[in-house]
Amino acid sequence: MSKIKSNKNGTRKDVIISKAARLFREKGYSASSMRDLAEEVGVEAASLYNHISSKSEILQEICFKVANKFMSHIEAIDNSPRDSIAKIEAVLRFHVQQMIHHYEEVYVSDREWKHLVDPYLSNYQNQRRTYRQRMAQIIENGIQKGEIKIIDAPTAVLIMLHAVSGIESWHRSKKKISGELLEENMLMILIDGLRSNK
Amino acid sequence: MSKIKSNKNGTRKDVIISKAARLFREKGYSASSMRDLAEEVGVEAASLYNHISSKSEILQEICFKVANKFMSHIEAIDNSPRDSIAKIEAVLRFHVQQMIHHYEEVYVSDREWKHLVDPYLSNYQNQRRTYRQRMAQIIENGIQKGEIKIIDAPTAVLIMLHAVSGIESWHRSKKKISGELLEENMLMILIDGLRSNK
DNA sequence: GAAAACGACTAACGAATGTTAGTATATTAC
DNA sequence: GTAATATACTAACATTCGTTAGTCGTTTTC
Repeated sequence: MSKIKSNKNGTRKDVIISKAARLFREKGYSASSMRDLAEEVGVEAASLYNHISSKSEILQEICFKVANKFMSHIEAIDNSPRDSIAKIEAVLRFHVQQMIHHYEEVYVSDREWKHLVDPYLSNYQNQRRTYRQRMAQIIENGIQKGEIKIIDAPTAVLIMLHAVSGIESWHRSKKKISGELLEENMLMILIDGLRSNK
Repeated sequence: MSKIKSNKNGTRKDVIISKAARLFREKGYSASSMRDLAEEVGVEAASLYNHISSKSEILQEICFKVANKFMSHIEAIDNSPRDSIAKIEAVLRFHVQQMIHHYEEVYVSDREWKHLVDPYLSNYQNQRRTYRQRMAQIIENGIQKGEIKIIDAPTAVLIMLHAVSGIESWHRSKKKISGELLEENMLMILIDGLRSNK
């Protein structure tokens, strides 16, 4: 069998991980076998192990690549000079765009991280918790400055993050509105729900 | 081994399904084995088959029990005399309450339905689509009457349904606010995001 | 052009999977 | 009390699982 094509998407390992993301998104991590993945890649199952060390490693790569990207983004936003609403808006726009353009990996990271094993599982959970606390803190600040209505900040975070993950349905939809329009609609509903009524 | 206790939760089959919902929620359908479930129930794996015909049947029971409940509820709400905002609010309150009080089953139905097999899979997907269209229609009506701001109704539905499913995180949270408070916060953010600004 | 590295293959492993068959015991119905 | 039903058990089945070992051709390196 010919070798894995690697001209476009980086290394052969990258190709495997990319195909795995698609597969895991579609069937879930546990229901996806290494033989399924091999077929997707166009190779025998055993050959995959020339590039990766285990099925679990693939999930780790996907999850932490996504987590790191989000973590460094929120840090940049939070350190920039904007008011709280604008920070939340920027964070949400990033979520929507990532969900639209890197759907498979972001989705897998969001839904399949439970199948990570320690110490990666604990590590991921910590990052996730930290990220949410950071968002909640931005909202708290906004409440104190009167920009944001008085609500439970963790609840607001929870709503916004899960709302964005609903873009999964948008991807599956037949007649979908454009990505830009989706982004504007999402932001309009979520941000207006936050803003203090005055 | 002693028989499955069935005094409290209905038939023995009900006990199995209830334990399965907890297990599927925690580990996912595919990663939960019949031997896992058997241990949870306190019985050997083969014994489960005196009460259910397959692993798949358990998932079917969970999914359709939940789907039917939501479907009949939205029908009742939609046929009642309220304005559109009040209808959406009633639907969302039901979602929040179900997610709080019947967490395991609602969660499993929402996240694991992909593992249903035809014809149940198609059936479930149809019900899901119908439900969302019904919600979207309520919102469309609200827009036409000026109660609701001009947004893409399917997007609004998608946001609200996924936002509610975020209650999963609330369940896992250590220091959680009360269920009533959670409900009020959710409604405040989501409904205010819908209402027309006038 | 020889040596080294890469990456595909076949074959097989032990473990785990959902499920069935057959049997024994406890509960229920008459 | 006896017959029938319900429900537990042990043992085993055919598959599928992730993964390893060993081999051989191809590509890269110098």
